[in-house]
Amino acid sequence: MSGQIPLVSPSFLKCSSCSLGKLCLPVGLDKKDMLELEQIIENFSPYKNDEKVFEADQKFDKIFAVKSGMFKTLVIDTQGNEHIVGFHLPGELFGLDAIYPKKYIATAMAIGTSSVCAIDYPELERLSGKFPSLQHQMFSLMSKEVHNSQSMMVEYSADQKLAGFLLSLSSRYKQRGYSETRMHLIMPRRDIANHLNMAPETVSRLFKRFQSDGVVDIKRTDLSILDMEKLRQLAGCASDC
Amino acid sequence: MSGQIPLVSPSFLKCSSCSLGKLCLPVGLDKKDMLELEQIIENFSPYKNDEKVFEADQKFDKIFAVKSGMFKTLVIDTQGNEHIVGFHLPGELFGLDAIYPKKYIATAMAIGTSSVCAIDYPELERLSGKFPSLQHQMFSLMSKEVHNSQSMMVEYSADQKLAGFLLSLSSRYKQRGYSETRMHLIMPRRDIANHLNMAPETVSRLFKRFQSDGVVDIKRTDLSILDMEKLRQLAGCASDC
DNA sequence: GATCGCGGTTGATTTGTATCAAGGTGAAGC
DNA sequence: GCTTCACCTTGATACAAATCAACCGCGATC
Repeated sequence: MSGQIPLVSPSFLKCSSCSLGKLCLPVGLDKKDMLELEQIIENFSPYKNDEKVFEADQKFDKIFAVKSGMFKTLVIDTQGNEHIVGFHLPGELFGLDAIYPKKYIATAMAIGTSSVCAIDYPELERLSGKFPSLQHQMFSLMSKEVHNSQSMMVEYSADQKLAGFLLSLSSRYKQRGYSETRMHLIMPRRDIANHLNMAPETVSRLFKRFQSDGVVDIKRTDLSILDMEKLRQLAGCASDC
Repeated sequence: MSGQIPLVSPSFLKCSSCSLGKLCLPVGLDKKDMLELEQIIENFSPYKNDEKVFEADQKFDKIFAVKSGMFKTLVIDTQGNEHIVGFHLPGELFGLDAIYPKKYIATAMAIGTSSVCAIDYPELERLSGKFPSLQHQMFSLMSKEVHNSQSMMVEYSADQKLAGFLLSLSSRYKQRGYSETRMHLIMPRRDIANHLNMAPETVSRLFKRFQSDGVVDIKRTDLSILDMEKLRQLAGCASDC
């Protein structure tokens, strides 16, 4: 398990009782509308580490909301290299990039034991037309997604990319009510490196340098941000300032 | 002028008579609904080269659809460096990343003489709830946007980035009814380089190499793609395959 | 408790791309 | 037609990060 995220419990299967309601799709829905939203949501049993939620090229029919744990989405290029497109935290949606092409572009996998809500997309469109606040939230979340991936393009040096990545995690955890300074990097270094287009060795060296500069404290998967301001400077503030 | 894009004419001010209807927001709307959409669209006179449509941090109220020419969106980091986030072709929307934060994240500028439709966002949300096909198109376009910016993150060598960029332009022009093999690179090399996080010198050298490898033919701003397959190989097919 | 194996770290070397510096080229203006 | 200037190209050098290689540490397995 991720260490930060509580295990999914049976009482946790409905939006109305889900602690992620403030971040996830149901923002602004009243009880009655939320019940209707719950009708189109399917709850799967938790995925094990590296288990696939969907694969690239598969027909698109559902979008997914992370309920607990963490998921990664990745694409495979013609040379067979994997590229991790994103890490997804509780309350975040993935599969949104599949709406336009009507098929999944990436493959989604669990990191550690993790669970999702599966939301039928045609039904979601229908309900969005019916509930303005649901539609608003969908536009907001997609806008955020656009913004996130664009801000990733802006950093170019390895320092900036890694610092930006840590800041992004930090602010996303903060939003979810977790500490913004202490977190668990449950994904392997290799995955962080891959996501940021760098070698695992570079990640390792940078972490060491950040540590000796007093910016962070890292022991295996445990990260503490000691100097948020310095980290922002390192990132060039492209990600979150 | 861009050379490829016809000048905006008075008869061109309405969605119903706009040649971009098949790509832009009104996809699937009937005549009557389109008239209602037109009510919330404002037509500005064309922008001159480098003229700003909006600036970062400005309050968000409108999204923009390119009518003719080309626009770029850019962010400025703490060190004062500009980063070009994207180039926008006719029928494409920009400003979508501002929905969530309720303020513009980037600054948008015209490249050459170019024109836009300005669409009042609160009204657009209202109409989207009313017209399912408009909502569907909004979701589609935003999905595409997410996909585009994510696929940019995937390429890492300079070859891949530049090849991917050319392929992206090619497929976008093709969709718009222009040639997919011959195009006008109206933006300066400096801007291409900036967008792809590389030095202008590198762009120049790569173009030269692509040319001597028989992949493209470039004379100043005129680009012909001679070997689409080789270009796709160079890109690693991350962008468009 | 010893062994295995994976993930992570550290060091040496190579490579791709940025940077620096100089020269070329074409469009706009006089 | 000549000048000018911005943009682009070309070459030499420097540097950041990848790669290659070895080693370490720790959990899993027997």
